[in-house]
This record gives sequence, C-alpha cells and structure tokens, in this order.
Amino acid sequence: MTGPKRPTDAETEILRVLWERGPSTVREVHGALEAQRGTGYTTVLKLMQIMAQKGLAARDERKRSHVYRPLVEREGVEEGLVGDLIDRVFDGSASELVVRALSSKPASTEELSALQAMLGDLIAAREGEGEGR
Amino acid sequence: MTGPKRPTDAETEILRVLWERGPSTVREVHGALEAQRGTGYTTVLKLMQIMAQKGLAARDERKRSHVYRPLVEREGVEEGLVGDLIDRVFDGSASELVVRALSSKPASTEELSALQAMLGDLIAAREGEGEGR
DNA sequence: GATTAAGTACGAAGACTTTCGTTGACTTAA
DNA sequence: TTAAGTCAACGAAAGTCTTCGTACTTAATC
Repeated sequence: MTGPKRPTDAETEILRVLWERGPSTVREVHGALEAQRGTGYTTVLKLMQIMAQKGLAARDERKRSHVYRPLVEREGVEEGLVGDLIDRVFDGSASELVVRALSSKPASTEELSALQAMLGDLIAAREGEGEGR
Repeated sequence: MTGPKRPTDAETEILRVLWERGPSTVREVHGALEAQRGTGYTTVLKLMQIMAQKGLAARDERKRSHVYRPLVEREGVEEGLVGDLIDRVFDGSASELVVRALSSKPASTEELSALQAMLGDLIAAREGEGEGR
C-alpha cells in the first residue's frame, strides 16, 4: 500500500524507452539511450535490475537476454511528476505552472490554438454536465 | 559561465520563503518552514549557508543575526524547473505538459477561462506582430 | 567576571543515485 | 574441448542531498 513513488531521473529515462519501444532487452535500451547520453551498458543493466526490484518494471527471464517491460503507466507517472512540481513550486496551482511552462518553452501558434480549443472543451463539458462548484 | 544550476528541493522551499517574506534571518525562515515540516534550526541554517556559497542567496552579516536575501529571481527559477521537466519527460513539448498538469491538478472553471483568455492574447499578439514562425 | 541565551560554524553521518569494474555462467563456432 | 563473445550478477565507489550534534562566538544580565 505504499504510495506510487516517483522514479528518479535515470529511471524515467529508461521508462520512456520502454514505453516507446515496448518490452526490450537491456542491450536495446542501452542502444536507444547511448545515442543521447554516454551511459555504459552495465550502468543501464543495474538501473533496470533496481527498477524490477522496485516494481517499476517486470522482466521475463525465459530467454537468455532478459526482456523488461514497464509496470507503471506513462500517464500516471507523468501526472505524478507534474503534480509534485505543482505542489512544491506553484502552491498547488496548475494554472501558475502553465503560465511558466509557456514562457519557458514557447509553443507554436498551432499548439496554442489546440490548447485553447482543449480548454474550451473542458469548460463546455463542465457547464453541460452539472452545476455544483 | 556555468549554467544557472537548479536549486534542490530543500533550497527551493527556502527560496519560496525568501521570495514571499523578503530578506529574512535564519530564525524567520525556520519559523515559516517548521509550520509545514519539522526541520531543525541548524538544518535550515546549513542549507542557507550552502545557498549563500552557491550564489542562490546573499547575506548581510552586519547584524548579529545574519539577514539573507534571494539572489535569483523567482520567475527564472520556476521557468528553469518547469523547462527541465518538459525536456526530460515531455520531449520539449510544453503543451504536452499542460495536458498532464490539468489532468493531475484540475483547475477551477474560472482558472480555465483565464488560461483560455491568456492563450487568446498570446495568439493575437503573434498574428498582429509578425508572420511565419 | 560568571552565567545564560542566541547565533553561527563545522563536521560528519545516513540515505539515495548513479556509475562501472569484475566475475562467472552460458552459447556458439572452430 | 577450447576460444571468443554475450550477458546477468554483484559489489564497491563516488557524488548529492539532507539532517543534526557539537563547539565556538558574541551579547546581555547579574
């Protein structure tokens, strides 16, 4: 019943590879990663062993090269990371974070329009569905 | 010419107090913090000494109780933290982070409307001022 | 001066992350 | 059966972050 602990930076990086590629061997993850960073093979192996131990990933040992798959959902992990930042830095206010996000990494006009439309949908959904608060 | 290193979690917490209160003594910061967490006085002192050493804060030693003030701007630090998350988790896409932020911490309808309006202003500004990207 | 209080300085410990060298097991080919 | 290659396991080291006990300094009070 432990809370859904946040993955560390290195773990998050590996999770992203597993989410994109699907079940992968250490070698495959290492290959995908070393393109960006210069992490050694055994480093990635150790990380993934720890992740399996923590319950972030599971592995299939039937083949000689163990195959790892993520045990946590991308959406939930991302929400956790963002929510943590919102709580720690923005006093729980998502809109404050949005303001900073857009000044930090300006989005294209198309993205802004898409976001605006999405907000419109959210608002419409609330108005349509009920009243309450 | 070192990059503007990110403050750690504990440092961020202290910076927030300094940003809100303005120049403060260790005792004052400790008082503001212990309401939330149970950090000891010397712990806060040590952290603030390190922050002064790192250049995150400056201190005035003229009085017996040294007075610390933040040396980094709130806006820039927040942008750095958010930008880092966007790069590490959302492939540089601010709008992806916004989506997760809103599902993680639902905003009030008023906030959503305000955000929508802000986006409208941003878009209008771009259209008015220039063309291409 | 002696005593007490309020502060700062220092050092070190504990937890966690990340990194990698080394070893041994297994596989394949010659 | 040897040789070479691939892989998992293990342990240890280094770096950070956070925490706090202890000692030293200064100021005020008796």
